[in-house]
Amino acid sequence: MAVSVDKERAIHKAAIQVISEYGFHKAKMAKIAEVAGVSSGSLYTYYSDKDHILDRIFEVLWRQDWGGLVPLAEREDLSPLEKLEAAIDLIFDVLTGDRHLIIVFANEFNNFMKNKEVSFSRHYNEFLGAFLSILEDGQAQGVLNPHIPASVICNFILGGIRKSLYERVTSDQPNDWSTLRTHIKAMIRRGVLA
Amino acid sequence: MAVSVDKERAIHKAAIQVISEYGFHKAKMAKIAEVAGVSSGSLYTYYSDKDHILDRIFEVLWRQDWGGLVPLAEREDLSPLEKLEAAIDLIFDVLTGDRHLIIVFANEFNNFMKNKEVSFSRHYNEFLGAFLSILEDGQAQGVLNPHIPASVICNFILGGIRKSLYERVTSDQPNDWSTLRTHIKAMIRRGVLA
Amino acid sequence: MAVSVDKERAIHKAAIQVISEYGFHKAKMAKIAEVAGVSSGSLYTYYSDKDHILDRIFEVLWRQDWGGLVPLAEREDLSPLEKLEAAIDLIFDVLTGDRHLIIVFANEFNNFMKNKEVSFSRHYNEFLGAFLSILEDGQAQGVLNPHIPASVICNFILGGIRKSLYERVTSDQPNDWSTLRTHIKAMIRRGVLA
Amino acid sequence: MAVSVDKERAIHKAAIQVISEYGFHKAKMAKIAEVAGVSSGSLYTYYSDKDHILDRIFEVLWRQDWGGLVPLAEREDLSPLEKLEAAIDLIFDVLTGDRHLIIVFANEFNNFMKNKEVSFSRHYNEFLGAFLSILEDGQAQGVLNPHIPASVICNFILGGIRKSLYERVTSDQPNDWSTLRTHIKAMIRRGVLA
DNA sequence: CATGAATGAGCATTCATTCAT
DNA sequence: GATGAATGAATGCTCATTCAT
Repeated sequence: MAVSVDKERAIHKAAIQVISEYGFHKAKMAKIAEVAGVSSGSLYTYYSDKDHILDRIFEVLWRQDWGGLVPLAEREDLSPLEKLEAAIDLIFDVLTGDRHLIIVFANEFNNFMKNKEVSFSRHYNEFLGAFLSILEDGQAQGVLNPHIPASVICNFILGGIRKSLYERVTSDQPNDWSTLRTHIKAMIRRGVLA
Repeated sequence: MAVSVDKERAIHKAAIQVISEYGFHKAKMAKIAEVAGVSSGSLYTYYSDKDHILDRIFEVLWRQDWGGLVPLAEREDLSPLEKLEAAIDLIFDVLTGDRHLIIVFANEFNNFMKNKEVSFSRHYNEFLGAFLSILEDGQAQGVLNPHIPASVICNFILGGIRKSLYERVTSDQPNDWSTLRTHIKAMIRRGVLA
Repeated sequence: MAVSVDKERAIHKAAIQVISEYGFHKAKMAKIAEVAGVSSGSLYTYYSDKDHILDRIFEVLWRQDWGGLVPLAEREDLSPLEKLEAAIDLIFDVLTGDRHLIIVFANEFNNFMKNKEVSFSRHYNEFLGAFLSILEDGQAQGVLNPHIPASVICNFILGGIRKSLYERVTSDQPNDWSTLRTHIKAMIRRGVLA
Repeated sequence: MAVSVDKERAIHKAAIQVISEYGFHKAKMAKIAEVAGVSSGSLYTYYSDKDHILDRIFEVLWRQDWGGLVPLAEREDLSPLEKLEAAIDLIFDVLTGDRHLIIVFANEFNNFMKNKEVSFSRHYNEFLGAFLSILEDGQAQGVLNPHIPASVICNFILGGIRKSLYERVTSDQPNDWSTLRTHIKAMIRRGVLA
């Protein structure tokens, strides 16, 4: 029997859940295995080590889930503003689909990238490049503020969204993602002034 | 001899540096002690355990460094917009004074708050309360957009600033905090549209 | 289909090779299976466990390969000196036929015998008994030094040959077994004096 | 307090004992610690890992215990035969002083040298070089058989002694090392013929 | 109080063995 | 019988914490 895609997915999903709950370093391999419904030894059939599990989580995120930003940025039938809105939608759609993923992304991503080879650097950089190109196009076409560097805009937007989702998902309030998304888009476009 | 305030400060400072470099869980007590110039046993004269060190870092941050937001929010001689700007300045002033602190705050704070009793909850909540009251005042006075919940605005601003500072400090570009601050204030006020 | 003798032999041969390369404890069952061209599960069709594989290697060695010493020792048409020479030839012929076997025998045999039931004890003891009887006959007939216990002579000869073969096979020099055998026989008979 | 030489010795001694009993791979660190009367963590204060313990055992053996062969070989007041006899005495004196060491040396040395960096290669090679120079001097002076390569003589002698000691120490007979030594010297000089 | 060697609980990882297919 | 994915017991090693000096 070939390796089971189901089992690989079960581990992937279980790891996101367990890591979101305990944090990466306190997440025990045995617990991930238990939640995934496999033996701890089986983790190593699908992943070389603990780091590899988290690496794969982010690789799927950046390559598969958010990889769509690259073709989006290249579309010629959309205006920069439409692309920016679509980019925000893409970020929201992916993260709001899995509350555990929001937590893992918010808490572990920066630390994990540090001092380490990761498999998804290319996809991560392509994502940022696509986002920046959208912003720069908007500035070139006069619809976005040209006085603020695109990278500054990018970081502020991404950081704002990340924390907004994280605080919402870890709070007790109902997750009305649709309304939150509307509010955030409004802030991004027009700021907080009345 | 009484416990040495100098030694306590040396540990505090060393811990911020070491944790910023390795992340909390990979930061070894022995390394913190080495950087602080004390023995590892001495750490336990000033701190009960490893968690306590990080707890203190955040306690100082929220109570001492950012505690100033509470009286600021209560001042009657400033308009809500002036207070908002002053709040942003406060956040910037504290974090840009220590590049290691930016990294520790960005990478460890959320994880550390989770599933744990922390000594600074009151100060943390007071800070948020003060920030929210400024925003709500602004909305009541018609200078801030009243359609977006103040908590949403708050999270977005804090998250945006946090990531902006983190990305800047971990990049190779020179840390021109003043210009970055100007750009961020502009985005917060008027958004990204031209 | 009955169990395949070919497969059993392939595993036997592969095990000798893999164990000679890595040592018994670092030789992985999966590696033995790979070299043998069978699945790791198939190893257990022919052997009950890992120990059993090595047990069989030595069992074949002592029973089948070196079992010939027993009838040799009983022959009445040969003098003790002729039998001793024939015994040395037997040891050489078996080991020099498989360089991997030399290494396995030299490195693993003693350890494997310890604290363990082995299937080849009888053959091992019969071999030693035969060797001793040859030596004792030689002493009784006045052709071998009667002042040294036969067991001491036996151990010295066997140890000397074993190390000589091992060092030769693990060195880079060409394995001129014939010349080595001549030298060793000379040393055994007359010692090292000129 | 500085690291304890006593503790280091206790671990060294305990390791020889435990490894002689179980073999290196089945010797558990916890067991070595227990026998040494220290915690398992303390092993790592004195040794970097399990391999290091065995490496040190052999390093002491070749450098400290058997290092004396090098100056011995260079002495000008002794004949080659006297040096050869002294060399045999040196080997005997060291090994017969610790029955566990005989077993560790006989069972683990070859395997340990394989595919590995060891700290004692220089001392090991110097020992062999000294032994060979003694033999070659003897051949040049006409007291040792010049037709057998010194390396062949060396291996045979060392292998013969090693196995003789091993079999004696693992048997139930009393360890009359003095008599065994006499017998072995006789065999080495004059062979087994009457 | 200061030190740093000693401790030992905790955990990632390995790999011989099993068994469903 | 053959396969190789799954299993889980076993263990080397780490490092926060303690405490004798």
